[in-house]
Amino acid sequence: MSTSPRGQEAARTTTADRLRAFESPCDDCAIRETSVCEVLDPAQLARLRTITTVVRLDPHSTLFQEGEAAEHLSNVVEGAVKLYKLLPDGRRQITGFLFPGDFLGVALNKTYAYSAEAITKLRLCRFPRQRMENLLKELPNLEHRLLEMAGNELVAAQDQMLLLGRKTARERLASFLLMLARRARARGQPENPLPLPMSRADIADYLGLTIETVSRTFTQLRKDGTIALPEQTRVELVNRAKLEELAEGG
Amino acid sequence: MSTSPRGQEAARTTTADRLRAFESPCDDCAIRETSVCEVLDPAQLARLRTITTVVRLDPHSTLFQEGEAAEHLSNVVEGAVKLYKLLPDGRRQITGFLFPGDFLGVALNKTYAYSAEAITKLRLCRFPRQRMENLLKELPNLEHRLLEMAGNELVAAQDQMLLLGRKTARERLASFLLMLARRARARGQPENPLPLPMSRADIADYLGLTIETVSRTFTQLRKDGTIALPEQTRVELVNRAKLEELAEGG
DNA sequence: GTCGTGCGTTGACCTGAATCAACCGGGCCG
DNA sequence: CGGCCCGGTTGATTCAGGTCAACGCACGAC
Repeated sequence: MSTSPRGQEAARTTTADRLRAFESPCDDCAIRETSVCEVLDPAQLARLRTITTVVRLDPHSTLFQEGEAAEHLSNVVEGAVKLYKLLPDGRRQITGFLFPGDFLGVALNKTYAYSAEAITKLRLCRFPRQRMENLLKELPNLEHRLLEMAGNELVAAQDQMLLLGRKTARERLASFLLMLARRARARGQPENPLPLPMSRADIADYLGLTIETVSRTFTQLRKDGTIALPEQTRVELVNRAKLEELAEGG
Repeated sequence: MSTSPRGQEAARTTTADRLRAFESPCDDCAIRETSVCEVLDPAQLARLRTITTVVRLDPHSTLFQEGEAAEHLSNVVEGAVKLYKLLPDGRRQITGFLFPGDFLGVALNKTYAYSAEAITKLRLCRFPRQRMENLLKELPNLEHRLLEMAGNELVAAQDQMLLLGRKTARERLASFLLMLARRARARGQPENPLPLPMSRADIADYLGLTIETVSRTFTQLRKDGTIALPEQTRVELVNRAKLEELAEGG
């Protein structure tokens, strides 16, 4: 809830970063096939690489804050990010979580509409926004891909509005777990048991609930036999049909 | 809340429609300067016009329903539209309202992610999705404009998540009125007193509240002297500073 | 080891908004 | 003209989830 200290300065780019980008070319990038990059041919990828900086960040470091001029766009390579908006009195709404392959900044706005913070250790490919926009003029397939990704984000945003406006706590948590599982599967990661890299507070602020309600609802689903919680940061989806039913308002 | 009867069949395109598109060319279109079309030069506009059908719909007619194959994209020329998602048990979340100049379907998805219904009498410019997508390949500035509009929609969606997840009823209503006023001004329409073309039920389903709570909150703001309600379908923003403060969580 | 700290859970109680119900007024139809 | 229907308002009551408070446990510092 409170402002987090910057674990690492996100804006600075060292020569070492640039070298790293050079050292580890996209060829053996784990997320190439699921990220923006998938539509680029080798020559185009090389073009993109010329404006790319690989950035590593520690957990809790702030990538940027709502309202700042949008200097960079990023592609998440490894780790998890949360995006959030704050009200002046500190109330917080997390508007999204990003995982490997997700793109940060499809909107291409001039200022950031939300703050972004690393949840885990992070590896990003970062692009200066202006240079990226110039590049888009030459690579229409890249622009097309961004539009496609923006469309997917819009669909997800509408689902989230339905969740926040009309679902009960149980339904919210069920929807959340299934969404995480679906996304883990999409990037070929273990989905059951499902890792929960974010804290209960993050889950609460994403679902429009309090920490206590999230905790109680986890307990309730566990007692139901719908899920199991071998550890705090891992859920086993025991009865997935039940979860699906709950998520759709059953 | 219940399924509305189709006031008029939306999918059928008559020769008269096509003629109308021809008769009333874009030159004297009131919304040309604020819609997608603003980026097109006359030759490009002519290209777009070849795939355009002007459609008129009655209030309450369904444009399409969530899950259907997305056959068309539309540009709202006149009137108001609501977009919504339903849960199987009938709970409804309105995800957006569209007014003249707004574009329906920036996401370019293959199936509609929500249902759309006319609130008032409606005039639309409608484009077959597939032909539009082909055209985008030739008109990169049009595609760029769509990406820009998608970005704006994403920002609005994130604001709405903050509203639904974290604001009180008063704050929601204040935010809603200011949003409508801002948009009315942006298209050069009267913003004070502000017309409310949608019903209390629509407002409730947009704000994640019940009809009763919306009504009570209107009354409360009226008794406060923050707004006045000369008619049910019109609000006067008496104390706009107070509204702004409320909307930001004051 | 033990102390402190941060995160999560649980319990008791409270409250903002939902629910249930009555009512009001305008428009439409017979 | 009267009756009815529909949208909106208002009142009484309920309840899901919030708030406040205690506690447990893992982990790191020393």
